[in-house]
Amino acid sequence: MKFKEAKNKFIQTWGALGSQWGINKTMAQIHALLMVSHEAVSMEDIMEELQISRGNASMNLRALMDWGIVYKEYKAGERREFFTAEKDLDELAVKIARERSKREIKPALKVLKEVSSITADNIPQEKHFVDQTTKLYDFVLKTDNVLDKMTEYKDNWLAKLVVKIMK
Amino acid sequence: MKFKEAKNKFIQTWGALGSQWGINKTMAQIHALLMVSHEAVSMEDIMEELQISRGNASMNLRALMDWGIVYKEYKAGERREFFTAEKDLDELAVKIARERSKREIKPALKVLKEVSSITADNIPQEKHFVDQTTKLYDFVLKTDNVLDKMTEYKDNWLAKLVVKIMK
DNA sequence: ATAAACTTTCATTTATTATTGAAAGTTCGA
DNA sequence: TCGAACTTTCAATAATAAATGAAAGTTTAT
Repeated sequence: MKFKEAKNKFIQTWGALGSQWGINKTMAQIHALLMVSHEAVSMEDIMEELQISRGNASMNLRALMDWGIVYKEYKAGERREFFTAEKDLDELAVKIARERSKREIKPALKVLKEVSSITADNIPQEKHFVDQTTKLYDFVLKTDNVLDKMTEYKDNWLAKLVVKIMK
Repeated sequence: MKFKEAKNKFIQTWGALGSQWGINKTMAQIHALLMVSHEAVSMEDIMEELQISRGNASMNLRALMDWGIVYKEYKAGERREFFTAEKDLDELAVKIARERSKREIKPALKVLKEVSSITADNIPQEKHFVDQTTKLYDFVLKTDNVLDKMTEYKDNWLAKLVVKIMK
């Protein structure tokens, strides 16, 4: 397999993986492209390489920057903007985890808390509902916190210990 | 908030969360409904409660059973089939993690291995590509393994220790 | 062996989500 | 302050994914 082919395959695969996890294909592809690019890439080149429109490129680059995993870069004497991806994978994982937690888990937790707080009449159905949603709330909260801690402590002894135990 | 309202809100929220994570809305909703149902539910009742067609119900129940998180149940003297969800949340998490790893992570790893194995000519671009995809392969592999271990050991002392340290 | 009761399948339709592209907006240099 | 170079926005369109429903399939009781 030659470089160009490999690069393309990587971009396609990353894009597909993204859509299976609820991240739009183009967004994941742009990220993939930037990840393996040796230097910052212009919007023009991204459009060209991925065969996408200007608007699409612009919107998804914006989204990636909102996620904090792609940065703008300015080159001296160049009017255009260039883009690079976060290449430190630990950092990338942390940022993705934080964003998804903020956007999706936290709101879901809020609802879970609400619905688990109804006063159940003395009916098995209602008791079971409250019981189950309470357990789910606790579970999701706990999981979310573990992720928080893992990302927070990623560089210190505790994480290292855990990784050591786990591997 | 009254029981019926809370139940509905929970089902809608769980469904929305599902679609944000690449699981189709109805599938997540059926699962939600079964999770909080005191006893096994017939297909007819699922259709009624979620306002979906027979075909939709059938296909998504099948998918949930393929994932191993919903079971068929037979009631004595009843022709119809009833369905229940896995209600142990640890078990649920394990099964979801296993399935997604098998269906999505493992194939992606295969591609990552492939593309990171090209022989890079002595060009910075190609060297960077190989370097970055190799790192990504290692990272994804390691993460996938940690998940494996976490699910494998979920009930024993090690996991308990980790949970203790983390919380 | 038949038919009623129920489930599954899948071609078609519908709903959702992503993409385009042209117009509006911005920034910078002269 | 103007206009060229570039970026963003968003209504319209296209692509994708999910849902429908009727026909085919299956199971069970008689």
